[in-house]
Amino acid sequence: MSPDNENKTTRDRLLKVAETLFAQRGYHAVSVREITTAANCNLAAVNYHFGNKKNLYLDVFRLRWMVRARRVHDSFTQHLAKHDGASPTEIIQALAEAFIKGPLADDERFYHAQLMMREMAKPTEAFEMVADEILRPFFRNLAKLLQPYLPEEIDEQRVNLNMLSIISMVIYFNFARVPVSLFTGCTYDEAFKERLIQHIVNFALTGLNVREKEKSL
Amino acid sequence: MSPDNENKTTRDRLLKVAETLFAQRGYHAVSVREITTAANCNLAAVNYHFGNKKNLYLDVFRLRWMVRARRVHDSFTQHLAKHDGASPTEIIQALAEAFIKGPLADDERFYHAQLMMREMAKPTEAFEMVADEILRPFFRNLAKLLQPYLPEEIDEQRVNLNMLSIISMVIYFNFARVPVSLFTGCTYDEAFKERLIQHIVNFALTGLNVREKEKSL
DNA sequence: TTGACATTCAAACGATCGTTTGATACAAAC
DNA sequence: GTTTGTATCAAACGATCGTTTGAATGTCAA
Repeated sequence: MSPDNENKTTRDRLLKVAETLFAQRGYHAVSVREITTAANCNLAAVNYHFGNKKNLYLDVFRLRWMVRARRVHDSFTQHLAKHDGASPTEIIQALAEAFIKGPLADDERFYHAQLMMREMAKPTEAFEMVADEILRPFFRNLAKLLQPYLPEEIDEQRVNLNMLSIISMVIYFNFARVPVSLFTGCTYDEAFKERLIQHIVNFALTGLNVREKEKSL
Repeated sequence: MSPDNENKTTRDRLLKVAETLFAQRGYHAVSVREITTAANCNLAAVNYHFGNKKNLYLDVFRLRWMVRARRVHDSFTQHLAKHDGASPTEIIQALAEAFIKGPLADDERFYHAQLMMREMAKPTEAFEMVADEILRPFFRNLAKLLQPYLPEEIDEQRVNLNMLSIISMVIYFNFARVPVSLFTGCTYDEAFKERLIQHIVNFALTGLNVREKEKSL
């Protein structure tokens, strides 16, 4: 148990410990006994505080994941608010920074992305919740921000695909650290994250074709 | 059990059934009993043919995943061989087609991507194997093909990031079908896959900045 | 026909799973 | 001091897990 856990309630310790374990290894690979041992409490505590294991998993999303996602989203919008009338460059940059550097501690961000990936691969009840409360609003917000800068003839379908491509990058670079480190030879230190942000901005900006260049393909 | 399984050996049926179940729900969420029931054989068959459950999982990668990955890679290179002296457009197009349409049946491709994502999120012994035999060679091959067309001043680091961005898209659009369908409103039919390919080619091509346009950012 | 080998089978193994129980400790309210 | 409610605890529950066993098959060469 980490030192900063000692002064929190059993319930909070369970949520925190459960989140990291679920993120690292998935729902079924983690046992209630392992969670309660790591949280330094009795085995029955999970059922007492959350009813059952599944409900603990859902509460991890309700009480930790979604709260954190809102912090990321807020960081994104506040970053934009500072430079009013944001350009596409600034929008993508704000987005990449919110997700790659952002308001989260490094471990936090990793676990956050891992949990989301697991839900995307095999959605549970948690995904519906997250989709309604976080993903869809964020998606709409981002599309609305970028729409004015996209070529006029572009249809809604292609806007969506562009959003998804950006999102695929920020998510992938967060959650797939092992293959990314393997192929780049880099660890996720501050310098590398800065390079990641610059890359995403560059790649996404030109990919979106927001500048009026001749488009031959 | 699907009809085409009836004339195969118990061993082959186990590999096939285990792959889809592991892909759908992950290693720990699937029991040996469930696998053997679905494969229409006795419970002890897994331990008889593969030693234990973990070895069955590894053999799924050895005997099914890697074989299939080589088929995709071959499809990619053969597609390129037809148009010799491939342009960047043709390279990315061949890559996107190999991964999005490619030589695989639709279910196959989905399970293939799911298995890979699970390994990327939480690597096991299977990942080392796949990284050595498939991922690294493919990564090097792709980088070598595209290198001549990239801006000369680009360093190796940025080449790697560009490769990873392309890969992140093809993987993401394959494995994250639920959120993609949710946000686009599209199912993965032939028309949508064709649109996906075109999008990836467009996005990646301009993102790579392969054409000599003024680069302002 | 016999023996050797490969495969399948029902049954059981010990271990671990999520969950429940009833006792206990400790506080605040009356 | 008693009551009430919250929280934690050790212990046990039945169920399911991965694995093992030994007998029952089928196959084919000797």
